[in-house]
Amino acid sequence: MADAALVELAKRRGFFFGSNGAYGGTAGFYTFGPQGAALKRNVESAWRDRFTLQEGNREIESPTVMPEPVFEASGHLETFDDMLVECGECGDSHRADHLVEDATDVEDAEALPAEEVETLIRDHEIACPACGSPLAGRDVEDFNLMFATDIGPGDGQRGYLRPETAQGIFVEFPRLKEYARGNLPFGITQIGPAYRNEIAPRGGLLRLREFTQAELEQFIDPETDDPPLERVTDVEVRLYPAAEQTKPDGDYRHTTVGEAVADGTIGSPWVGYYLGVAMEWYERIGVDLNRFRFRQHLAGERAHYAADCWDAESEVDGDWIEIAGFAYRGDYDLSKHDAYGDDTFTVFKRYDEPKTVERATVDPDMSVLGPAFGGDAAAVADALETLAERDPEAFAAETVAVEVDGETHEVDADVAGFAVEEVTETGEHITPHVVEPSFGVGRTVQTLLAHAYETDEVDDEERTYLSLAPEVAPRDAAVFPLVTSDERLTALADRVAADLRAAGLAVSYDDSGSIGRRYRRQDEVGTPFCVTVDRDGIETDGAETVTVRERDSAAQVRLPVDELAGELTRLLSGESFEALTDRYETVETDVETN
RNA sequence: GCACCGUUGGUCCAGUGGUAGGACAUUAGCUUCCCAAGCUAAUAGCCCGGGUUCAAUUCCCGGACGGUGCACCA
Repeated sequence: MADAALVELAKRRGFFFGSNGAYGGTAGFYTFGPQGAALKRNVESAWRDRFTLQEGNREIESPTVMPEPVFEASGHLETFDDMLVECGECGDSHRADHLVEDATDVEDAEALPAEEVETLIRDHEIACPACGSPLAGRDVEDFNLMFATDIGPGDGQRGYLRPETAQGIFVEFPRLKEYARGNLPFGITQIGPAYRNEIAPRGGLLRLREFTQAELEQFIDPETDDPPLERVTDVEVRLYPAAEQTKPDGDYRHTTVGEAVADGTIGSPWVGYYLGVAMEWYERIGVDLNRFRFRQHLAGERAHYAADCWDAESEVDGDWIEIAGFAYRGDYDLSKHDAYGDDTFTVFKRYDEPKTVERATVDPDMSVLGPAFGGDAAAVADALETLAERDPEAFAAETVAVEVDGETHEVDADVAGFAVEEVTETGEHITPHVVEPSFGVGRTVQTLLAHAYETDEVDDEERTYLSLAPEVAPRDAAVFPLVTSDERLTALADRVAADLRAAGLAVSYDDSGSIGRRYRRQDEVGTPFCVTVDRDGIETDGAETVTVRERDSAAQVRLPVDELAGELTRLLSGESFEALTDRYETVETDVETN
């Protein structure tokens, strides 16, 4: 999956490596080294800037451990906790609990331990539904993709590590809506780790058991809230709709967000809006747009909560990998937590004008119904109430008839206490819908590295460099004294590095080895600018100067030390190096990059 | 989880039934005024457990980890 040369560089230079090597290693867990952690942090900062700050959203931080009932509500317990048995003959996997339930009178096989299910399979001679081979003796695998843990000592509460950061937002919705003062739409973001006990972690950072998500939960009123689509309407996107994927000669659609929403290719304007925002963001952090697309989920591929879903995918070593998902989750999550949890997961939506409605009500005289119907009295009262809402006219007669358990009961109309009341309603409680852009941070980092990895020749020597966007590069700049034999150079280089650090830049200092070697070290970790202190810079009549070298072109300009921090800051926030060469003296070098 | 292949300094590799060698990198010194230069020296390794053997890094078994394929992937 991951290019061998890149993996080697990542290990050697401190981007990422498999964790716990001293103890044999642990599959599915990676440690980010100094460079990788900085890169990842910068990606997270760029995401926070775009999806939290620029959108006016709010970020929270919730626990990674959550109690079991949360996941009963979210549906994760049911969809994660599958018992699978694999057929030894044809290799098909089947839900062991379903097989047992079908073949026996056991009703809730999922609740049984795997050993008992294995026993049941053997005792009832259950065969593979696909090929008919006996399944006796095959292991029943508990496919619980959530990490379980115990909260508290002894028989404390069972808990799970969250499989997505989203649940931490959903369960706190009753309070979060207060912070939004009850007004839709509003968005809550969270960046943090999520856990899935993957069966087979693979491909470096691509499928991990602990990974970092950056998620936005956008809460909207589906009837009235529209996204600010005009901001991204002209953003060009490469779409791979579901319909094209199923065609033998299916192709991409090159279009704009505005058009794709208008013609229905993208079903939800909100999803379309975030595809546009994401597109611009990916370009900003340095994803190669020729190796990027939005792919719509096929119907059978969608998560249990998703009504429509698009993935952002990047091409890494010839494979398309999912780096973000954009799901329209509807009211699935909030209505489930409303049903399972103690709090209310709705917001009160005020009408433009209060409505006065006539409502038919009943107030049955239970002292009459009780003796008359005995144990059925309460059910009769309920039936009367239902009837009043459905067919108020029925109460105009002398008696009304209601049906309870297939039996018809006659009730005197005046006993029912029927009345029509005028009620003023100022609004209603609605369950917001959720639009969820969900980003995999590690996969984004992997994509940036793969897309930034370049080789060329400098002075006929091959070099490897990472053409990372300055905003996300692990280091902002490196500072070198050209040689260490002159104390004036090392002293000034020390001072320059300290000044840049004081100005908030992440700076490496390196005085070891030849200047060329030091440039290459920085090239390999993607440092965009190298500052070199040379003798020409201090043996001047005027202000001290240093040279600044741009990574990809190896071009240099000479500029005054006093201007350095300001100019570098401008370069890091997006100004082109060419702008610098216009204003300052370029340094003639005979270095050529090819 | 299954199958096949692999695991030797930081990295990439060679090699051996008697505990190992190279390249690159790193560190120190010399040299060095702009792109992996040179010289000298140093640091540093046989994935883990069990078995066979006088002796295992080497052979056998198991495990862990990695790669590839299958399966899985809300």
